[in-house]
Amino acid sequence: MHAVTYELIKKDEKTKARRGRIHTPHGDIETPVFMPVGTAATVKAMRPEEVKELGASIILSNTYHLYLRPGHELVREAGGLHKFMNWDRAILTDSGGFQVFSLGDLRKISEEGVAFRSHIDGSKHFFTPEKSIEVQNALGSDIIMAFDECAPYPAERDYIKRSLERTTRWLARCKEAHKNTETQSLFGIMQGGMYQDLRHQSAMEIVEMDLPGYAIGGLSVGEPKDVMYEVLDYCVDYLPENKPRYLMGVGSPDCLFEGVERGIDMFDCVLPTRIARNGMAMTSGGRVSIKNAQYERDFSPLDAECDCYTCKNYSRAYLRHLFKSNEILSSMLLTNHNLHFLVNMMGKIRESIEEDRFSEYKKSFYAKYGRF
RNA sequence: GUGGGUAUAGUCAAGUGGUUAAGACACAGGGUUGUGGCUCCUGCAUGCGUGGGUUCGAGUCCCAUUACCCACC
Repeated sequence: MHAVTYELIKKDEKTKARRGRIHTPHGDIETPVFMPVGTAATVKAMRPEEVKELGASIILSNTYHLYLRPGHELVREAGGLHKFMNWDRAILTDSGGFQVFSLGDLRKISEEGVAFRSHIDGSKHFFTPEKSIEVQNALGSDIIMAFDECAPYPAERDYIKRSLERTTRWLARCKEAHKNTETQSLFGIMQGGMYQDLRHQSAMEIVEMDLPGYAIGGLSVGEPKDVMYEVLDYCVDYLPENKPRYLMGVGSPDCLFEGVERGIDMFDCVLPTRIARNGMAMTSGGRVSIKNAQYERDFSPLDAECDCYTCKNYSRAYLRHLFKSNEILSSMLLTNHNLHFLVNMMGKIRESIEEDRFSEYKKSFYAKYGRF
């Protein structure tokens, strides 16, 4: 028995959308779900209690960052990541695979692993699948991710093929290295770029390893949205129905709807938290750049339809003032709102699937939200 | 009143007779998708207190004038 298991509750009649539940040692996760990102053992600008209050049942944290600082041994000493950061719900840790991609010229990939330089102090490090799992075992997150290579876009078919096959070999090593199977579950990651046959190949190879969950990686790396949707269409079909499906790094409202429609259960993204710190809000009427001069004397709430703490208590004019003044509270209030917006939206999506009106809900959402 | 100094964008300012007047902040707009991000990109002075003059050419030199600052009476 895996530490993390998936329960399929209901399938949408018209689309591939589905309503499910993931059981973890730190509580159940109703799916489809959006996971806020807390890279350095903190969802930036938020207290854990707030993240809980707005309804998040799982957050994502990062192996690469915690390994570099404060160090996974220190987190282990602290009693694990949950205790260290005072978060008693589920945690998923990314493997550091994405940093292999985003660190760009600071790294070198080989069969054994990845040599890279710390973005903090420039020191040299070497990550292998075994190392990534060792770190994630020390952190104690409920879901740990395989160490993969997130290939760039665009990329030659030949490169993608060799990369995906290496990612598969790395996955086998991850599975072998993973010891805490009673408390932590390892998810595999599909690669294959924008090539259908390679996606199929990748899926066949990783599904065979019978892991408790599967992620689709290598998307949202700069390709046009319609390309991503097209790839997503067939990717989901290659994954087993009785396991959660996780689309990595996707989090704009439209992408969430499109992902759910194609059968995705889990999403994570820095978008809501990052843009919040840069003065951008997601609202039911579309994106609102709170720094725009038009809100200088706008004393109405950010989103009249929102019942989050920020919208219940503060005006656009005040939020603009906070942002222009570089006040810490600006990041706090906008992050709170954006996370609430997405978590709440996912709740409505789940409800709509239960009531067989997902397509209708999507349509009405798009009508109001407009351009993304 | 006398002597000296300073006036360049909303602010602080570079500029030593030669293309198109640095830069910073502010302001305005845009970006951000498994976080190297309180960040990045773009725009923003046909003009140098005002009026004359010298010169092929003046923010730069000369004269006058106004405002402000400092010292002395």
